Amino acid sequence: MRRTGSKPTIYDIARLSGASPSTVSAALNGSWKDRRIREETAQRIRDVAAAEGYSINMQARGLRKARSGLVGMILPAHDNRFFSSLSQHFTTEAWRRGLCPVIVSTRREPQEEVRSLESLLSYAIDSVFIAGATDPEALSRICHQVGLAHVFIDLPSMQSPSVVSDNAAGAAMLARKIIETMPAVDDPRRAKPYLLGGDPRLYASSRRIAAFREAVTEMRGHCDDDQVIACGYVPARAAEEMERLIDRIGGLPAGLFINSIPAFEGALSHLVLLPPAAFAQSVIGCYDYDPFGAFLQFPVYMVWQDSHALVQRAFALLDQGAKTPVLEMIPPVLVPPRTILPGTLSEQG
Amino acid sequence: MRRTGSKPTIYDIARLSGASPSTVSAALNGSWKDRRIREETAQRIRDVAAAEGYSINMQARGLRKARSGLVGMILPAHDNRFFSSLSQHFTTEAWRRGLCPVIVSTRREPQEEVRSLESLLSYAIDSVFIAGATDPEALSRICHQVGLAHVFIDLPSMQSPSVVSDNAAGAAMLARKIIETMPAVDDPRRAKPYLLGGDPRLYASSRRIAAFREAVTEMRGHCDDDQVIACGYVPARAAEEMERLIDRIGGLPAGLFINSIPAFEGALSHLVLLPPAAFAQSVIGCYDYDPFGAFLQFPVYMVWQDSHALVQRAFALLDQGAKTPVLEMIPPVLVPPRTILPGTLSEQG
DNA sequence: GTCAGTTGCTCAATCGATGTTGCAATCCTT
DNA sequence: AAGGATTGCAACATCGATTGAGCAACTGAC
Repeated sequence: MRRTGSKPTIYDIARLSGASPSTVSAALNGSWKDRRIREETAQRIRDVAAAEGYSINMQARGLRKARSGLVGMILPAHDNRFFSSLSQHFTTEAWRRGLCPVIVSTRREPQEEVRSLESLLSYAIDSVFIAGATDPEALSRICHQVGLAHVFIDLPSMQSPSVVSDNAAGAAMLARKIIETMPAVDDPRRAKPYLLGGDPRLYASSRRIAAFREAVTEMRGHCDDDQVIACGYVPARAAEEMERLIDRIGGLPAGLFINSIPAFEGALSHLVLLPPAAFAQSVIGCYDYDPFGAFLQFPVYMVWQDSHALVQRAFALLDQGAKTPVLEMIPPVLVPPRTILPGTLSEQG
Repeated sequence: MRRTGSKPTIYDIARLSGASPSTVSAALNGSWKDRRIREETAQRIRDVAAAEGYSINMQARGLRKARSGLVGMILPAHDNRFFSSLSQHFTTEAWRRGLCPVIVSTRREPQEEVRSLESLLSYAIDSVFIAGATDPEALSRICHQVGLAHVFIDLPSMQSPSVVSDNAAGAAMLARKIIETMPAVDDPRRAKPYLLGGDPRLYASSRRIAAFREAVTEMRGHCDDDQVIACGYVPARAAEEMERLIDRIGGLPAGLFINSIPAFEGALSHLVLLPPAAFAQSVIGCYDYDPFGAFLQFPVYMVWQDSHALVQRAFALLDQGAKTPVLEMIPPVLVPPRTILPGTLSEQG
């Protein structure tokens, strides 16, 4: 008799159905046909299992089969519209394939990324999606060493299959739009567009920054170094730099390209202090979309990254068994101010 | 010799260090002192393990010990500021305790909730946090049956330890503030406050709706049934109902209490169509906080739920080994319009 | 010198599921 | 009717870590 309060095993089912554990296993995991178990026997076993509330022990199966049914995702943060949208799609897609999603966030700490990956390896994950990695090559190396199927999302690795949104194209669109729309301002310090936020050491930021510089140079003749304030992804830092910039140039610049939602949130905490009139002489754009962000007091151009497509393509790459480094680009979308982009709202509450 | 591309086991380390597998196990899992292994032996084994890049197989350990080191969280959605904030804190807190967080989202489908829980049980999770459950009692029953430690967050179960934010207090604050601040409007249809969104069958919504009704009755004498439009959590539904309401009463109501961020996102997709002047005769409040939401074209009162405290208290309840139903309340905070609440921005980008 | 007690380790069973091998019983085939 | 093929199932080793039991070797006591 099995202990109360603990789940029945195939041995319990075997005893109760008068079959052997291996027959029970076959009946329950679908391999009974190959193993020449009679239909009626299999059915009898399934009935007993259902009656007893049997459910498989994935640890035991995983140990035996060296596959866990777990699929990992590593990302910098959950509390971010872009990444939480990725994890939403990832979860849905994983369950659809009968896999159990395990998501860990690493706060953009390279050490935490490695620790998390090693933790996931301890659980024998079958594959891993690495989104927004700070140190992609280190993670890529580990995956190759242990032969783990993996895909990078958003921030690519040179050594591995990767799916990213087309940062250069998106940033170019946004920068051009800002520069075209920018009002003429007398003060030369404020007359030029500025970029705030992002980490130039990271792929995505560096592409966006380069595209910004290019667009500025092309449309305005040249781009000064002080126009790029790549102060990272921490909202508090962005707030400081926003304040410093406003102090330095005597108000809001005519054009402001904000690199990512967290930087925007940070900047916002300073922008809220300004009188509404301050925004009249300024065009703001943000690389990343937020439905509320699109509807602030002042108009904001936003760039939407197709997180659904990113996840889909990443799964597709894994399904194909891609191991060689490929870089897939997903085009982003420029969203005009005060626009609700269909399909970007929370799926549910 | 072990297969290349696969991780070394304690048997490999045993062979290489000239000790037995059981000694290796003891040396590596910390039990070597109890098992009277010499310090030097343990150290030698640890050195070999480090050199070989050994890391434990949690499936094997979990199978033997009947504990997995996994801790589950079930929530309706990732792409929601409140829930993604919960999962962020949950992840941090789980790792801090040496546990691996497994988060699944269920799209508010009772069947998916049960399926997810059973899936997690297959992986032998040690405990589970259930946030925003649609059918708490069904999940509670399963947990009790299999003896799984669990805590409900946000939506409580009558049968289990639960931590919720004080919905009644928060909704009362918000409703009162809206009613106090509401402008006088001639049209009687628009002169009263309305509540939009939420599912009256769910605990949180029902408490908020009750508190809204009470506040309205207390301050305005009575509350009509048409003032409560509990149309659920799907943005699209909220958008429809927003439009219908505006059509029905000839414009925005003087006071609008929006129940939850997804409903607000939905409503927003209709509000964006209105001219700015439409908001002059209206006060809007939302139960849930979003930094961008706080800074829209029009002023919005918001209610912030302390997701960090919710997670902390939930872990504390589990640590205490709480099994009997207790209901802990965490007070929410009323946030005035155009306010950045410290500590609510993304932790990181 | 003998015996009890301690130290330091190894042996072997175990967790639950899988899958290869093997073994009766039945079914054809000629 | 004898031999081989097929059917239907059970036995057993296995995955990797844990842990109770056990066994030498050494220590100290008398």
